[in-house]
Amino acid sequence: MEKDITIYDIARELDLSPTTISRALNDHPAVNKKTKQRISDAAAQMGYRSNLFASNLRTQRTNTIGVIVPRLNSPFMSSVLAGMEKVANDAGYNLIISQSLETLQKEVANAKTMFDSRVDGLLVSLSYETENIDHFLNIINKGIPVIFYDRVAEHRNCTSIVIDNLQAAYQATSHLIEQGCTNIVNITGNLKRNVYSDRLKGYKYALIDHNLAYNDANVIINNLSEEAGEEAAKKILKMDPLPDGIFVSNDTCAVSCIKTLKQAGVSVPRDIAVVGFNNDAISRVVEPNLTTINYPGQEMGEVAVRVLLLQMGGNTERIPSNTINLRSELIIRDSSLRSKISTKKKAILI
Amino acid sequence: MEKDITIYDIARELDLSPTTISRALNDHPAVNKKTKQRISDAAAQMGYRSNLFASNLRTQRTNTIGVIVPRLNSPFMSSVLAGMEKVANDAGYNLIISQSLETLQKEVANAKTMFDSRVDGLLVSLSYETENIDHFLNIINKGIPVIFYDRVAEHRNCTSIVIDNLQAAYQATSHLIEQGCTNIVNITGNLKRNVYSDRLKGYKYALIDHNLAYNDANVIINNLSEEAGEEAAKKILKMDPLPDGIFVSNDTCAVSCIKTLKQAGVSVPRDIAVVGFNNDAISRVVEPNLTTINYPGQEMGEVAVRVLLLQMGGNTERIPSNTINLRSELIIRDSSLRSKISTKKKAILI
DNA sequence: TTGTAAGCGTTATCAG
DNA sequence: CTGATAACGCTTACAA
Repeated sequence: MEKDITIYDIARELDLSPTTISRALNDHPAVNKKTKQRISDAAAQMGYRSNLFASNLRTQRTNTIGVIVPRLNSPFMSSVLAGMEKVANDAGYNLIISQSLETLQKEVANAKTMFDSRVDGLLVSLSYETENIDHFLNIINKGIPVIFYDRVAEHRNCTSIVIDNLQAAYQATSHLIEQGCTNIVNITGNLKRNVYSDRLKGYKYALIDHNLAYNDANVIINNLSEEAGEEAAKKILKMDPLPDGIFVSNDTCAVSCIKTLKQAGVSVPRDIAVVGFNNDAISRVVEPNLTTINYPGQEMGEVAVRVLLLQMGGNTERIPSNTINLRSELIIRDSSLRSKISTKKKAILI
Repeated sequence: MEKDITIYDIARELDLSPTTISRALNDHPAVNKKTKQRISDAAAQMGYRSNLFASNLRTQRTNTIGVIVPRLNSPFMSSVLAGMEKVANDAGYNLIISQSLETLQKEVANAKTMFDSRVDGLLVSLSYETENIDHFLNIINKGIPVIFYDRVAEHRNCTSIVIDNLQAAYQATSHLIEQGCTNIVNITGNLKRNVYSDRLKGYKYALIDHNLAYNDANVIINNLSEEAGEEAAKKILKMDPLPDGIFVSNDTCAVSCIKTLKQAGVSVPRDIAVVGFNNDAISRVVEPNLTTINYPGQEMGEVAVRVLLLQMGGNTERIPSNTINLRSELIIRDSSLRSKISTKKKAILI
């Protein structure tokens, strides 16, 4: 644990000034090429490493991007993070990641940490509990770019990155209707969050546009976990009449729901057709394979960092729109194909 | 973007010295309780935030833990990270996370970044390509604690956190043998990594101990991805005779393997029994449900950080053992239960 | 219990 | 092209 080499040590060694060393190491144009070479050689040989803190202290920048995420261990979020890390790392930025675990309390603490860590920019996806974004205001008001992704909030100075959840849900629900479903349940998450309330809207509008009645009793709100899917399925099994379609706001919950229904002797999609959301790996494994919305997580992460980098670069030409919409699409698999099944069924019956 | 408040500003405001402000904010005992209160009130009211860089520069500590991970978007790794973040955050540490994407080149770059960021401790799981840990030596030699987890390397000064991969694989393979399998294929990852070579050993020893021949031709080495599972299955389908059991080193690969086998008309477990590794969510969804090894990812992350904190705390009483073994266990599900199936089968045939 | 002053390692400014 | 000097904001001997 010997002492660190500083630019002073190099300066002494080469009989130059620390200033020149600093400039050379930062590839400043006003330094002789030969001296530059000598300096970088000496630095390497002496095992010099730049002290980021001194540098940060001086420059007031940190080369660090903060990320606040509801949970690290979700397939969707880990894709997002993978995309973020890739772009950030390529641009020479570090990522500080923290999770709110869906609580406001932790989210507030995380925001404070990010503030104190003086991140150059912040990426946030809100927790279930969050009611407002007061805890981000000091960051935003300092002029530090804050971008919300997936679970977003409105703020004049903040870009949001989302997919068109309403549209996606509308499409999913319409698909079920086209498959002949007339009594569709919607399982979704906390309506405080845009993603879930928008999906509920999409579901509702699709019903109305197809002249089907919307009914509050057909909406189940839970935390979309595996366990929640099981409970939801049990609730559904008690409904009379049984619904003939279910639109679930994520794949984890949809899959456990399907499992429970099957165990109870309900056939998917014949008795009940199911559509999920996210296109997690699990959706291609469950039987029948799950019809779902492809949500490009990795891309969302990449875009989020790219836009953040622009804004951190003092790019004052505002991104034209305050909201960036990524494309999503319905992927139709067997869990919703009633026409196909019933045709087959008929064929067999004959 | 006004100027930041510093302790000097507070000092001026309250007509005290910066020293006292600093001490008060750090809850130093030698400060009058009343002054402490006054100071912390003033700080809050003035919107003061501590400058971590100045503090880090002075104290030579960063309150930051670095994590290098092969990929962020794997179910296992995201569980590990969730565990790490939880413990680190509770202890007041930030997590800087970067991924090697299984390449040596990125891992080396990541190590350098962590070094330059002066992390107080480092958690590493090695990439596929890594041959040695030279790129971590400057960190280790500086006395910064480095802990390897899951995919580990040997170093006198570094603790490793693992499960007993050999034992787990031995158990998995023995289970297949007990189910009547006599011709078992092992699909595993790059043998440079302990996790995969140990699992191969466990497989081999189990065969030998049960008087079954070990055969190189029965070992498939790939990157354990979804696609790799499909290819492996195709390779297996060409084997003559067909094997009657497969032990796969992760669930993702095992599941896609099962899917491909089923599509080809092979019955699992009747024709071929399958065991996976990790106990990812997917293993509870595939049909038949996948027998697998429960690998406690979240716990591994928590333990890793806890041990790191001890070591960073200058806890010189070395952790007695240099390797920490977490418990893992075989979870038996239908994908490997041949005896049960054949019984059922018989019953039906009667 | 409080204060003075030096220094952590950089970089920006100004001067040569 | 190179150098002297003064910050950046905090902590810590040492002094009072």
